[in-house]
Amino acid sequence: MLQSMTAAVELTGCTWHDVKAMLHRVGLRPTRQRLALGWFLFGKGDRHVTAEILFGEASRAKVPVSLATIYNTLHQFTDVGLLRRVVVDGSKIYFDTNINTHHHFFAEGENELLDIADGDVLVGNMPKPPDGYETTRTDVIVRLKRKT
Amino acid sequence: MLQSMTAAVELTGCTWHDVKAMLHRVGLRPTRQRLALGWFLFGKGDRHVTAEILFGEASRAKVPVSLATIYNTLHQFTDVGLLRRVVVDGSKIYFDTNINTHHHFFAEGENELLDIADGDVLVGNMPKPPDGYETTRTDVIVRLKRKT
DNA sequence: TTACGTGCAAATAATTTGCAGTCCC
DNA sequence: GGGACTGCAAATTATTTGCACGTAA
Repeated sequence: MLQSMTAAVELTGCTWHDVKAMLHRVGLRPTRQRLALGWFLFGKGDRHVTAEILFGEASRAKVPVSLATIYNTLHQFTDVGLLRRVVVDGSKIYFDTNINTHHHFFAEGENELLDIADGDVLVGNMPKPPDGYETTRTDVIVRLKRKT
Repeated sequence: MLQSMTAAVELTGCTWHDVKAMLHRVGLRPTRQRLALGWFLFGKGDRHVTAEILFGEASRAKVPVSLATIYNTLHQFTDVGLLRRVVVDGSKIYFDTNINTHHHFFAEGENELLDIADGDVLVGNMPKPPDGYETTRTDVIVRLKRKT
């Protein structure tokens, strides 16, 4: 999976020690809560997580973390490039632990977000941005519904 | 403005009378507020509108409409296919009066949404949906930032 | 020590809802 | 008249913020 980019090495299926190293690398103090959340996020491969989901996992695991800290941590991780924000519906924000170029399936009813392997979607003939602007990223969301 | 001709006839650049006809066609009663909002929405070509924007326009035009009715109307119009929901950031929802297939530019800083003409983006090699699901729509959002 | 982190509770922001009163057919 | 529609205010939901206290370097 992510065994390529230097920055991504320790991020997938990493050990507890890797989380510590990861935090050090991005310049965030390895606090109890960041270590725990880092493990939940990066300890089991690619995931799509909302603040609520992560909060639930922490609670269930009896790791005391406040919801505010969940939000702080998700945003800090995003700012240093460990996570990627994904917007699909108007309400919740999803955070994707896969920071490589790829797009998403979204099952409307189930609020289920799914990676589309990079290369499975080709966006061709990219329109050039209006004058004075440059493209930062292109997001593709393929919306799904259950077959009848 | 436009005095068009086809299926979308009354939908783009329409006159007051056209809004009435449009409402009748989709089975919504032509109330004072729906006529007014319909005119704001469809009276001047393609637009991207939030509830807040539309509310502001109505207020400025001294058309008495409550915010709740703005939301109701936007959703009703969407449900009958007159509008299309566009999700770009986690917060506001945009409604697009252009219901044809097309994608969007989004200038992050400015909260400015812009149509990309259909055909200007080609999504090739569409991934087939997971078993039991079918694709309802594919959204492409090209995110922009001001050049330095 | 000391700046960075965290928790809590209160504050926002966008949107929804309940319901009494109003309007169209 | 009767159901569809509207307005208001209160309720929800997701997220943010202010600030006293805790903790890694």
